[in-house]
Amino acid sequence: MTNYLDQLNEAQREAVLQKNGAMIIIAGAGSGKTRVLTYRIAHLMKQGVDSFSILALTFTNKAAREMKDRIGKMVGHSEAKNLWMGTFHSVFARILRSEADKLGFPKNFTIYDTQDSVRLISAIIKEMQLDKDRYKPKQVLSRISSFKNSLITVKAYYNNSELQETDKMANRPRIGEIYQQYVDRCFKAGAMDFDDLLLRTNELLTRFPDVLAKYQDRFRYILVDEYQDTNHSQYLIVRALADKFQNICVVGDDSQSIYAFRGANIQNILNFQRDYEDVKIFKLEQNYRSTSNIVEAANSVIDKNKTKLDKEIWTDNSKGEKIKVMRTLSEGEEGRFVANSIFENKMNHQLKNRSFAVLYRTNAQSRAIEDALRKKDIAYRIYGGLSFYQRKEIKDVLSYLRLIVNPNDEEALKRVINYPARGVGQTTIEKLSVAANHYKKSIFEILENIDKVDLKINSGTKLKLQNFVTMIKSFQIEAQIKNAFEVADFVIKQTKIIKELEKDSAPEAVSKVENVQELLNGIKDFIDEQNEEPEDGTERKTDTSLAFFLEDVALATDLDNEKDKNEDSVSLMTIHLAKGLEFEYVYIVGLEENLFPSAMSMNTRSELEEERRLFYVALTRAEKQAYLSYAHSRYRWGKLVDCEPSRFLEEIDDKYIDFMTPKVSPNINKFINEDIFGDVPQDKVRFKKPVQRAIIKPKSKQKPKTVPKTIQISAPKNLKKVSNLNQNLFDSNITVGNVVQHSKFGKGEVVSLEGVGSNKKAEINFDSVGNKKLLLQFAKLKILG
DNA sequence: GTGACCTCTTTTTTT
DNA sequence: AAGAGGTCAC
Repeated sequence: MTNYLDQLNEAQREAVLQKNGAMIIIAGAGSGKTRVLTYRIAHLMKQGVDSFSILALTFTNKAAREMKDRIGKMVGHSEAKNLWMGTFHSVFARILRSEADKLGFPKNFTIYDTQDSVRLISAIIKEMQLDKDRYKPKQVLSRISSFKNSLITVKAYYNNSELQETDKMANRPRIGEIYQQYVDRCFKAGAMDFDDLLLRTNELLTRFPDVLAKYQDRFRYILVDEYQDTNHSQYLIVRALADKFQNICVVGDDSQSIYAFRGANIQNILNFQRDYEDVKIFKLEQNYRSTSNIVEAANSVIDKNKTKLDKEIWTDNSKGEKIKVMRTLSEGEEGRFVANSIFENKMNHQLKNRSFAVLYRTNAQSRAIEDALRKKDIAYRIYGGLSFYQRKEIKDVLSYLRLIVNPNDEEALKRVINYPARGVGQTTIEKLSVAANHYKKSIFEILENIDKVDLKINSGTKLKLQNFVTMIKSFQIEAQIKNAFEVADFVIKQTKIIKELEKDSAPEAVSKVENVQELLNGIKDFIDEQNEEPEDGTERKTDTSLAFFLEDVALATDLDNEKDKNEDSVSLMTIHLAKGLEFEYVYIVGLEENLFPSAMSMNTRSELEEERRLFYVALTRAEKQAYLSYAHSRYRWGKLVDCEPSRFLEEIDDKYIDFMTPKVSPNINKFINEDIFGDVPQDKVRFKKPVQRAIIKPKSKQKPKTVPKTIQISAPKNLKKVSNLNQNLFDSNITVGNVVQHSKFGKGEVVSLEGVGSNKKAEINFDSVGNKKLLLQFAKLKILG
């Protein structure tokens, strides 16, 4: 590929050729941004820049992997492997591990996920005997998270009377104490949460000038993708690292900034030119992705935003079809519309399932779509939602593994100290926790010295605790000689977790056992991947340790768990997750006030503008055709709620839109006409507010509590995702009698099938291991015949 | 200390 | 609608 520069338009080529200095690439949707980044890095390497000295920070690990792969094809994989490429979180987790001792952390520190953090904060709130209705753990965490992302340490918090005043006004005067406790407990546990990975990196680079110098010297060329979604903490890391050579290239699109809720600061991209000297600006304004109808419609929407950089997105592509808007009576009907339309388009245009995506604002909306697709026998895959690794049975096993790597990991310990039940109850755990706080030790350290401290724990319980410690220590010894898979297998057998799960006669329990099996398979795969990496003679340490696996799990995103490339299914995901992706046909569902834009985001202009950018992102995912739909009523919180069309529908210039006439049965039509709209023609009526009928809402929730803006805490973290159904691949192609290939068990024949959707299981008679029941969504099966 | 049952809350988006 | 947490009896 020597002529790669010829494959670029002028603006793209200039951006690739600009070697040194600070530069910003404003890359409109579909403007070939990834290509520019890829070629730019490859070009740097061709000009002799050492691959070890290039750092590229991406938004997902998947993006990093793909880019690395493409660069590898241009300059050779062995060279491409040396590139530092990944998300902020994974790159700096790696660096923090090697420098951890400087910060007083163990090398094998644990990474707490959101659930761990919430549990810890709940525990602290309880211990402090605070009212948990006033101090809602998720809100408290969200507040602490925003402190961390703005680099406000506990000390800085106490030096900032304004922040304290804010919390006092919000009736939460003791936030500071909780924050302090939380930081202390994480430290004692040898744990960092997601925000710490960035905050502690900043600490490392500020407190240790020699460390900063080392990494400044190493990373001579820095590239940051999706710069519009960086938070202050990330911004400072980049600035510190780039300070010496100032070879910094940031890429982004302010119109696609959609992560303010987790601290992203759009000012980072808006102000980039002020941060560095002599900043070169490149604008990629030609859209190669979408029809001109879609591009112009999207432009007409985003024009309503006030804060944005000056740019003009245009395209040479043909006009294409207008955007189709569909109104339905219920979410069920909306789902059927989507499924039918996909079915028709597949037939009419000879398309694969993978040409379609259904995008929604909230994960809970997937349910109705799934039902409809399943009825039409259209294969789909859900991205996001409750991930595999967050399921209880999986987290329990992982907690044992975490304890092996880091026995001070308090959240892991509390999960499994009495699971499977071994007679250690809440009172005992509380006693231990009190002692741990008192002696400033971890619970595990207290357990190790249980004879030396007087805890008023009776001797029977004491014995049980000692046995637990002995067991964990024996696991640690195993871990020194065995690989991660063998250790996990050993742990599961020793703890009898499978037996415990089998005791439960509930139907879901069966899949739990299989999930644990599948986790084991996953670990096996992980090790295999690690081992096969140095295929071309590159020297690379094969780190198959548990710690490495656990880090991978903690930082994996939902898009990262990529299944078969050739998988042919319709993609279902939130709009957030869809950023950066493209599909020929895109269905954006649930365009209703209070849903999209979200009820939580209509209080301020900036929140509303972010929702609008989200809508812009959604629209610009479509290559050929976009469908928008909304329903008149929808179940929320188990109750039927009336809806009105989203304001965003009005914001698209009419000339880009085609209103579809709903195909509904006569009696439903009658209902629509008489009950809601009278006799007004349908297309004139679309934005008329529905007659106010008795809207059923719990009284206390009539409106989101209007907290004064100053004390607003950013959106609460979402811990409990609704459906644990239908997570991954739903494969409807397999039938009884098929011969299939499994990655672990080899060849086998399908004996029987049961269940539907994500619970669909196949009993397979394998040549190697005999009969096994596998969940289709996890078993990677190839149909051989 | 355990387990069955009941009540309450939850839905914005994610590394 | 469903999961988490609390309460109560054993």
